[in-house]
Amino acid sequence: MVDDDRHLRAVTDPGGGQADPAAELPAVDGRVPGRRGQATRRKLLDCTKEMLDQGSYRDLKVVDIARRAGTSPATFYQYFPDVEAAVLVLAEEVAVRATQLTELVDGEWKGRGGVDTARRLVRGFLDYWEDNRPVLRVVELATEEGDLRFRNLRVRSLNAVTRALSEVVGQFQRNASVPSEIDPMATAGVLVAMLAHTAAHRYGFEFWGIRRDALEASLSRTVYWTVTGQKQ
Amino acid sequence: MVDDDRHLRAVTDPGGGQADPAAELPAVDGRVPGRRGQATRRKLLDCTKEMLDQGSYRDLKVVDIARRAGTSPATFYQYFPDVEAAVLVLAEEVAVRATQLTELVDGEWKGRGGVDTARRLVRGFLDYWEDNRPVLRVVELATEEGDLRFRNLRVRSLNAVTRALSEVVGQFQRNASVPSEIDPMATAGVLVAMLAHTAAHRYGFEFWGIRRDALEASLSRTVYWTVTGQKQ
Amino acid sequence: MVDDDRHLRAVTDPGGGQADPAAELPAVDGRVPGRRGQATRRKLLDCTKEMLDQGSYRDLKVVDIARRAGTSPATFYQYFPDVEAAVLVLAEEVAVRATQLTELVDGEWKGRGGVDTARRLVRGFLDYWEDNRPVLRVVELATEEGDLRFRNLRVRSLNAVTRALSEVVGQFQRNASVPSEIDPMATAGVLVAMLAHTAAHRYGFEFWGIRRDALEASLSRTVYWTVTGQKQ
Amino acid sequence: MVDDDRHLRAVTDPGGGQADPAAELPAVDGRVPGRRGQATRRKLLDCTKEMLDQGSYRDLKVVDIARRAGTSPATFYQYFPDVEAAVLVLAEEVAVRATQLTELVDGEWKGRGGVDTARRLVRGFLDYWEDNRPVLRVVELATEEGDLRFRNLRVRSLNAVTRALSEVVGQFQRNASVPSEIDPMATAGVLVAMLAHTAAHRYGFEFWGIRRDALEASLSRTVYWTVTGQKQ
DNA sequence: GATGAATGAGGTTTCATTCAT
DNA sequence: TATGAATGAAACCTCATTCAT
Repeated sequence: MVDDDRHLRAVTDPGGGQADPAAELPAVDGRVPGRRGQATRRKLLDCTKEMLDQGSYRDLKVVDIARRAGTSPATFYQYFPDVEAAVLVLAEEVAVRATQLTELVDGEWKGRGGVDTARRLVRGFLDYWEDNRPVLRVVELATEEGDLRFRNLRVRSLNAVTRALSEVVGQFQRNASVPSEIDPMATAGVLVAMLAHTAAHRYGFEFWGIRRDALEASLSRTVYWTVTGQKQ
Repeated sequence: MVDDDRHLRAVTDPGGGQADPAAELPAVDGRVPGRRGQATRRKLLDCTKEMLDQGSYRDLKVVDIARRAGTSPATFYQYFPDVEAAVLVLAEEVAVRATQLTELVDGEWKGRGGVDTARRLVRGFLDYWEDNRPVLRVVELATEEGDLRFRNLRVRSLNAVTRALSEVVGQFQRNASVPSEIDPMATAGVLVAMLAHTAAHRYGFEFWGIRRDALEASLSRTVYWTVTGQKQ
Repeated sequence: MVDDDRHLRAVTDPGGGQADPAAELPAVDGRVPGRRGQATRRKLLDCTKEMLDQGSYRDLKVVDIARRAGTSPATFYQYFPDVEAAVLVLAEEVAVRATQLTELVDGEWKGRGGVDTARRLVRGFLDYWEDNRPVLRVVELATEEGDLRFRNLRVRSLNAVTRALSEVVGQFQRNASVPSEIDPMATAGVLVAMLAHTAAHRYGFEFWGIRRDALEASLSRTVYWTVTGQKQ
Repeated sequence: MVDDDRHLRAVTDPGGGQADPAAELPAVDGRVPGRRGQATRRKLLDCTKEMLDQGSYRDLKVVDIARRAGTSPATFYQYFPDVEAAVLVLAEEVAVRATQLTELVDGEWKGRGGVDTARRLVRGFLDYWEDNRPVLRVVELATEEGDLRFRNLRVRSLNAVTRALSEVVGQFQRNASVPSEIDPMATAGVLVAMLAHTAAHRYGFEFWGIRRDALEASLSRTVYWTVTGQKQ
């Protein structure tokens, strides 16, 4: 199996949080902030992310974000109506990156190469989650809590990979490797669920003393076989 | 495949919510409540669960629980130090039931029977989640938020199934059906993750128009093969 | 002219603010407060009225009312959703008393007695306003600001006197003392407006050095003649 | 009765809002603004008036005025120390116009012409109020709230008409038409009160379904008789 | 002259929590 | 056992106001 890290970098690089392509967003009062304003906005977003990394979402207060960013709550409210809004922006950014996971599915799935492709997909997924853990945690959370904005975001962001994977399953189905009574989309969805959950709940595996290598191996094996219907 | 519902009943029966096995617990002031007190306590727990079912955990307030239970906040505090404590009790109850999932693993995995066993496991899992969704949602949530009490509870409750499944994988490994380099526990953990996540995020599949049947089929196939290493 | 004060007492006695007949009103959470709660509620209302007496309505803050009442803002919110609500209750009380102004119209309007009746009405009006000035001021204010609840209250409370007066005008119209082309209700409304405004803006007359006696005389003369169409 | 509109025009013409006679006033920093500055100042005033027309005075914020005027709060503060100051300027303008109401009193009050004069006065009053309602509303309001600057303004602006009217009453008193024990100023004040209140609280009459015609008729009749002491 | 941006200050609200009954 | 009432404490949120550009 070839360990090609370049792919992963491209996919998971958070871009440093500085060069923000979505900078032209309006503030709360409707006006588009200028240079300085954008910087402040970004700073607030970054601090939000940092705090998400440390404490719980439930306990994330405007005051704290503002304090950490070296400003006042009033300033925060100039850019976001509430904490949720700020987090939603972060989630949006993370969701955009998720779309790129799709590229990892666009490899060779037949023969020995398939095993590598599966492994790359698994790694990409785990890395992606690792890199965006704090934000993704909130997305899961809010989704579970029934917040539709987050739920939609989540569905949207995982939709692309799932469909791509489903596509591949479909090919192997036409190929007769995968039984015809199987629903490709259901299968793809199940695999993505597996990857997402495993990525999100690493601590469980740590509890059992399972290392990342073993995890990757198990995930890859299941992904590969489930997609192709073939023993590696 | 035999549709044996008795198994499911045994596993998912919530116990009616009335006959509380953990009834003899002391109240906050240290004394063991009498008959009437126990009823109040139970009522509060039930109402907590109901509210969990409807609103979000974040918005669950002592006042609301008390009001719904027809008592006052002060009464609540006679039995629980805070909302979390009450939820923890509920979670404990749910965790106890989870242990029974293990029984579903104790079937025949070889030959055609294995497919049925896999399917029963999948069903049992989905049903279990369905029946305890509100509480499980909070468990996931709090776990994600880093709450160790919930995390331990969660690990503990899924530990049994995972170990049982790992056991089976080990058998097939000795059997040479599953490659020796695979870590059985990692594999079992991954499968449980898949089941848990799929069960928890049903809305995603609904979004794609996937029915429970198809979902079960896909899950079963992957479980069966990953465990046994054999095409069905 | 007979100076019968008993009538006025009956009409304008604020009842001491303690024996509240409308005591069974629910608090914000829907429950009806008990003895102690009612007392607190009343205390808050009374303090609200006092503060209204001193400062401006615009600057009336929950904190201040609470402080003056010797409680905390939180307590205030247990009884009223906001300052306006409390004031509205006071206004309601004042409005109820206004209905009794009507009795003053039920006198003899013909002949010399009419002059006395007019004078009694004028006095009753001025006294009523004097006794309830702070609250009435807010009613006028809020009404002007377009607040419909206050406006309705105002209309409702002055409706009775106006109609009663209109009735009397109508009698003199049938009598041919008042020209037939005159609209009795319009006339009554105009007179009430005159009384209300004069009562409300006493400072203007003070500025001109006009004493209450002279004011009463002028008002009475206009009321008497406008109603009866006859020189006194 | 002659419907002479020219009189009304003269009285109620708001001056177009552009040709500001009080233009040479200094800004907050003490310097006299130039052409462009004056325009900004005027724009702010006009917007203030517009907002007064729509929302309540209580809710009038610097930010809102500035936004509506297409400028920033900072700019507002270059011309006015606070919202009240701007409103005071507007009130001043309205007060100036009020002085002209006096002209309406300078008509023939004897004989049949008196009825027309009364009617013209009434009309002028109602029109004046209608044209300046938003500002006058605030004047009443602030006056009621005890704001002395507004109160003085109000007294000052109605002082002229009242004195003029009092003058006329005095004439009829010397004439023996009006009883000698009547205080002419009190009488005039009461009439002005009646006119002001009626004009300000039109909604009350609308509630009773009374049309402007009937209103004018009733007011005129009362004014005429109270002033002259004679049946029309 | 104009204004983007920042923020101190202050009132509002909400709850968890306690206590006397 | 149960609970009416009260409240400290902590966020929230909004503005008037300022200042550097």
